[in-house]
Amino acid sequence: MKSSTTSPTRTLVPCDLDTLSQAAECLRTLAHPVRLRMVQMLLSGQYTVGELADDCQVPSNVASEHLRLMQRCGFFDSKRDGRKVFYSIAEPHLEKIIACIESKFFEAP
Amino acid sequence: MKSSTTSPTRTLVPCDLDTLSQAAECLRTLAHPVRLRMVQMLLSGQYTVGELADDCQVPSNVASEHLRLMQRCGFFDSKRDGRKVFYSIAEPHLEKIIACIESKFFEAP
DNA sequence: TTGAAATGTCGCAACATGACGATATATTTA
DNA sequence: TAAATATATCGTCATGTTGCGACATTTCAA
Repeated sequence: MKSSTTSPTRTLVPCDLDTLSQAAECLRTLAHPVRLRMVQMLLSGQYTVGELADDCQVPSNVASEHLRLMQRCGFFDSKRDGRKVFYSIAEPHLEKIIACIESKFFEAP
Repeated sequence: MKSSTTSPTRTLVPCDLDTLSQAAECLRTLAHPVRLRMVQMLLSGQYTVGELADDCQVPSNVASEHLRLMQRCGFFDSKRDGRKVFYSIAEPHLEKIIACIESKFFEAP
């Protein structure tokens, strides 16, 4: 029943719905312009909520909500220093994924 | 004002909101368990709507809608052969992106 | 201790998304 | 031509997401 007209370049990876849903959820978390920008920034060091908010041009409460989302799925860590809270990358795979995205969108063809 | 407490491992990539939004839109398109599975399958060859629908366990009209989304953002191509329509990968970057996702979700740590 | 600064949380309204049934279109076969 | 098969589209409804203002919390400094 399978239509292998062209030669497959890849073996078909086995998958269960749970794993696919987990992956989809992470991608959805990443799929927002402000959140993408936050990941880009944090890949170059740590920043406070205010700094991230300024760069992304959103109010700090909105930034805080985006940061919470990213933290909940394990992308970011945060540590408080006085009044300020510094966020940083917790998920090592983010670097490669962002590099893939940048190679498609942020570089000349 | 920038807090470079830790040494940056990366230069900060310049970005405009338009490009970020475009990237986010593509990620949103990818961020669905059924659509992820479709990409996985099509990376191993071409399949018809019915075959994709069966594998993903969704009705064919639902599969058709997902395929249309992926086609609209340039991920897939389609060609009709008789009554059947074969879909295939059109965006070459998909292979690397899916490989990144699989390395996080589909492989043992 | 009072107030200001930085961050976090809540409820709400606007909007987008996803799944479904019904229906439409294209193609082959009887 | 009529029926069957494969795919596509449409309207609708339930659900999820986003951004906002208001308010809460934590910390520092006057």
